[in-house]
Amino acid sequence: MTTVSIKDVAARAGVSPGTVSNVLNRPEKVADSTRIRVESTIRELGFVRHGSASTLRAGHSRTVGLSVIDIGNPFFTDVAAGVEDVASERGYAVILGNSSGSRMKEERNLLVFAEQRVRGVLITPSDEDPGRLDQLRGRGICVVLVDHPAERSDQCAVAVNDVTGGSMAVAHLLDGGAGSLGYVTGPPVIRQCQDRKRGAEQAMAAAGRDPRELLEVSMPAMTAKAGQQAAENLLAEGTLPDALFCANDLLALGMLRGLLQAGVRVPQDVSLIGYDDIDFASASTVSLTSVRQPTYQLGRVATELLLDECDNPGTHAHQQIMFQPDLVVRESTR
Amino acid sequence: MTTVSIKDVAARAGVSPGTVSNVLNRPEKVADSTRIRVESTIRELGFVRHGSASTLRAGHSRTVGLSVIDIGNPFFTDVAAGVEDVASERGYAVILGNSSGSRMKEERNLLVFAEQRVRGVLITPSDEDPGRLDQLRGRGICVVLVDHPAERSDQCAVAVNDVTGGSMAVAHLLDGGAGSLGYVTGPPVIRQCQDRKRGAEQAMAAAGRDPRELLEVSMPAMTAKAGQQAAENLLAEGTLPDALFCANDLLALGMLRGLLQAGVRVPQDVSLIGYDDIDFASASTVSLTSVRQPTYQLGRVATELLLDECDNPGTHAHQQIMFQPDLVVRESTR
DNA sequence: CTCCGGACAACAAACGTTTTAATCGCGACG
DNA sequence: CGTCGCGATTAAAACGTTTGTTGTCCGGAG
Repeated sequence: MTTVSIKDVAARAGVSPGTVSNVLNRPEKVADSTRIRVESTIRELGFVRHGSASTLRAGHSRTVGLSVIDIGNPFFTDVAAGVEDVASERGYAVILGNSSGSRMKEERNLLVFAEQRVRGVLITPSDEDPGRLDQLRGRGICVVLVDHPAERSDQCAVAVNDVTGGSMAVAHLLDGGAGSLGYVTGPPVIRQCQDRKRGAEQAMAAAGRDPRELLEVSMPAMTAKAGQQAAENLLAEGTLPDALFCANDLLALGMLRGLLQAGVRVPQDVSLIGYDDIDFASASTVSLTSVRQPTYQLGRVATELLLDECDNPGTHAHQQIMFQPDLVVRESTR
Repeated sequence: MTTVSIKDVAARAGVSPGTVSNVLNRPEKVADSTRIRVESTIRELGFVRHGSASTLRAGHSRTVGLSVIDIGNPFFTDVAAGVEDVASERGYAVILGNSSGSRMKEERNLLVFAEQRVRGVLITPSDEDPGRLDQLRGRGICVVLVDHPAERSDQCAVAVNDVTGGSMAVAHLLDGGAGSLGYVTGPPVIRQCQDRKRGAEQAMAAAGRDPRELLEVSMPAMTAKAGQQAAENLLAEGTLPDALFCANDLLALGMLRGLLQAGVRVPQDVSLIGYDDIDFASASTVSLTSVRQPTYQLGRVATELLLDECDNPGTHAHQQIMFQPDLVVRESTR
């Protein structure tokens, strides 16, 4: 019940509290003999450092915050895996915040991060509002954008070129002889959705087609459920195009389910392409053509940049890294 | 850069720091007029409470730790969603720890929780060692087991009956006329794997079959990749049974992919059943028969129990809740 | 024998909050 | 008119670390 503090350890080991602290934080400062004695006392008493006290006094913690749009999306769990691996290699813990695409939840998560005085924040912003992030920076919290290009040059960001990706997807559909084209997407405030659309339009223009022919179907969420709903809507309206580009794989998988249930054949009747190449894309009823991103790397690199910025604020050079996506062709497209 | 503290707010609002603290924590104790004045000063100065200082002084934080076995498994993201919803309703933040099935990582996560002085811990233990948990309790940290039955009556636990589930699965396979049966599972230390196996054996016995006929294929992980590997192993050995029960859906989806790639037809050549009924189970190549669990509820209820125990340590009555699973029949079984 | 420097360790002052006990006004009551 | 009671506020003492400063002890150089 009574928690054992650094003082108890000090008393038991016959040293001062400061020395115990040194053993914990700068072991090289203390003589081997005392260090060993203190370390064994720590184990004996089962002491664990009070992180809050430490944070309070030191002025910063050993945690970083990670805010993602949808932790239910395997894309983000892969990113999170990369983040966690690097963070724990360097002795940091990760506090995960899921915004579920809601701006309010995102803000609440950022508030929690600020209260916890995290060392830095990794965020895939759910909309375009740099204000909140500047506010964090004003508090001395480093921020790195994940899966989002930098808005300015005084910040780090790691992204994948979504315009290229969208362009690859639609070029592939056009190669397959698609006549009418549809783009199934999430909320327009999500940058990824916009960029992939822009890429899609560029590919149409490049093929001599009018970009305005692209039928846009916008759903409130980017989940499998929403994708299935989109299928039902298209079928009910009778506006189903020859080929569909979905803004992520979850939408595509839901769309696939919806189409097959209605007896629409993929790819014979409709070509379908997703985005992210999540694990399940290759396991679906009709395996899904998709645009692959270096997801795990995204998390790793972003975290490396963040911790470099935290640990060497003087010498740190901000970087904007842009990866390129890959097209993975499978059964769902002609 | 310079962070604004409760003192700055107090000075600006012309009150004492204690009053600001009261506005924050027990607004009813302070007169309306001053409360409003302080609140507006807080907004004006952009003050955010220093969580560490607060935790240090108050002796406990407003966070709970959640330790899961594999955050890449949709089963656990669903659980986490339930946890997060309840926690944030009650003003708690969730620190997520992913053990990846590694005991070492689990221990490191629990250490982080202890250092952060979380109010409580929700854990799906990756093996059977109550020792570590008692250690946490000894530190005044409440612990609730998630997806794991209680070992003793002085603790809360929320689980789903895995013996019943395993039994349902195998009974269904036997109903379908299965001759030889296989059980594809993860590391034997995982309780869920053991219990589902026990259920499977009971179902065989109940059908007048010798439980020892059940071919056990144990993989080091419960992922799609491991499932595919298991398929390759079975095919290479030429020991493929009539029907396969996989300990979770990820294994089953990987197995499905491996079988189809080798030209084995499901369910004509082999019946396949998974466990968890994750979203993707119904979207796979051959939609997957599975055993459904009330996943999101699991997270919700566990968190409610935990927070009840934290907030009313006196009156709290420990509960062991056991949900029942459901069989969901789809295309992958005869 | 003194003096100097290096290596360790002790001391004490923070860090920003919460909380208990004490204080202050002020109207009501005897 | 003194005092009591009550609500609202303040003052001050923690909470467990970290860290810059001060101190002590030692061996070796002068």
